[in-house]
Amino acid sequence: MARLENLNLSQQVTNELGKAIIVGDYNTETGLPTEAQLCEVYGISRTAVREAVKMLAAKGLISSRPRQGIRVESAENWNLYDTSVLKWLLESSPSLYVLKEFLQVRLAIEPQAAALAARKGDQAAIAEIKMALDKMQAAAEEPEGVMHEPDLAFHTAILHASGNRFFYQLRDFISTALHVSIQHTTPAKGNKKAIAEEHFKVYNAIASGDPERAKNMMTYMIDEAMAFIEKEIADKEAAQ
Amino acid sequence: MARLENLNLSQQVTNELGKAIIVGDYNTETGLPTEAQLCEVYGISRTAVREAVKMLAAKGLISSRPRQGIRVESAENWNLYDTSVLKWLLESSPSLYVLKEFLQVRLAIEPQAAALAARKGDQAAIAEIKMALDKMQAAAEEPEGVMHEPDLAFHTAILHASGNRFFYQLRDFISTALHVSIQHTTPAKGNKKAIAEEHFKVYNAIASGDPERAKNMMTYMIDEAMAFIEKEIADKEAAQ
DNA sequence: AATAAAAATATTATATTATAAATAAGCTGA
DNA sequence: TCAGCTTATTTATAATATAATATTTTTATT
Repeated sequence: MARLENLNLSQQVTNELGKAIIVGDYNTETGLPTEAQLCEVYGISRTAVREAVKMLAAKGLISSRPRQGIRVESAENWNLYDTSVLKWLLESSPSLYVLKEFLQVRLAIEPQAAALAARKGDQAAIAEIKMALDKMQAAAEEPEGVMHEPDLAFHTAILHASGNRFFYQLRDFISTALHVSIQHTTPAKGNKKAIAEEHFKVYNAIASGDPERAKNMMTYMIDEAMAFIEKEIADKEAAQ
Repeated sequence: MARLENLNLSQQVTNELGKAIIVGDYNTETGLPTEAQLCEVYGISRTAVREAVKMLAAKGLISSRPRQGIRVESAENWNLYDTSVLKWLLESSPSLYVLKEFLQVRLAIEPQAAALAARKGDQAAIAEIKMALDKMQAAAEEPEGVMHEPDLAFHTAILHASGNRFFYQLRDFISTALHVSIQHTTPAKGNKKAIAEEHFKVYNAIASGDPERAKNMMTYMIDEAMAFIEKEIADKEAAQ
């Protein structure tokens, strides 16, 4: 077992089992070993095993009943918006297709969030967006500047400015999507300024209280990433 | 403690504590009683308490560390897309405003899902939509027909037909939103046919592979519900 | 022989108790 | 005043026992 620091036993086991389930080592047919067997495998007490089982159950991955053992739930019931589950999924599966699904969600959420932010006009929240934007622009000026982090902050700030808790709740989800996205879309050096410029346009629309334009600009931005991914998928499929 | 049937001890305690946290009985400042105290309060063993604590931690409501006790996490970190958390939230807070936030999410997700469903054109999935629609139309004909259930099935089927796991994952979330929504928008008897007709138009756009129209029709439908809610909110605020 | 009732069995659920680890808070000595 | 030590508190882990549940096997009855 990979001994991750800062995680207690049950969290480590939760990680191990969670990944194993998502990879498919355990599935709906096979189920999981009994608690007693898991104790032996990991060399730990039943207490720790049970706590891991409870955590995984709370994430929708498994369910357990007396005499029946531990059942793996159908993948349809997995709580994909749980960041752990999401992380396991990304680590296990070829990410191009997952990434496309991600972008579809972003395409749904973020333009609406931008529009709401523009309509709401919360100055403090908009200032947050501006701060992230400034950092992006600063990074774009320097040849070795890294835009990744302020980019995440920019999008998160917009979710926050939407004033909708459910949108803001998706920040980790979006961050993960962006993070993975960036691994696939290493932008050409000259592009950095163009990207910062696009982000500025979104900000500008929000700051000037223009919901429609904010929405359209955000849609445009994410659509570009989508086009990129679809091209990659097409290339990959052509290569086979 | 409300003895809910079909729930084991730790699940019952999870429910109790989850609700109490969301209502605000325990908050970030106060934290929770120690495990030992919770044992006394509920008259149960520490095992059951710990399992409940683990479940709530997995839902982002609390975190616990040795010597520190059990801390309530900031509301920003609560996993609102967890159906239990959502249920507790709805039970605790005046739902009109939450409902508006719900509808904003639906307005983001469902039109996109409808567009994807139209573009993908998975016949089996589209047949599912049709089935739900038929049941809605049948219910609309009868004076005492209930459209609630097929209505939920209709929207869920579209999420499924989108072919995007992340959209489909939101089915419980959307169902809850719809369920609460219906309590506020008891439609006039004559409206039932009109509602079924609108759903038919969405279906028709999807079945004929017209993403733009599917998106627009779905947006229109949800926007109507939004207008209704906003009017209710305005009335309520005017009455004060 | 077929079926229903009862018993045995395996597995999770809950409880109890003990020990370890972590950390906040207080204490001590320079 | 402060670094380092001590102590107390609380969760973390472990070990063990009993209860509840549901499957499987056996037995008894017709």
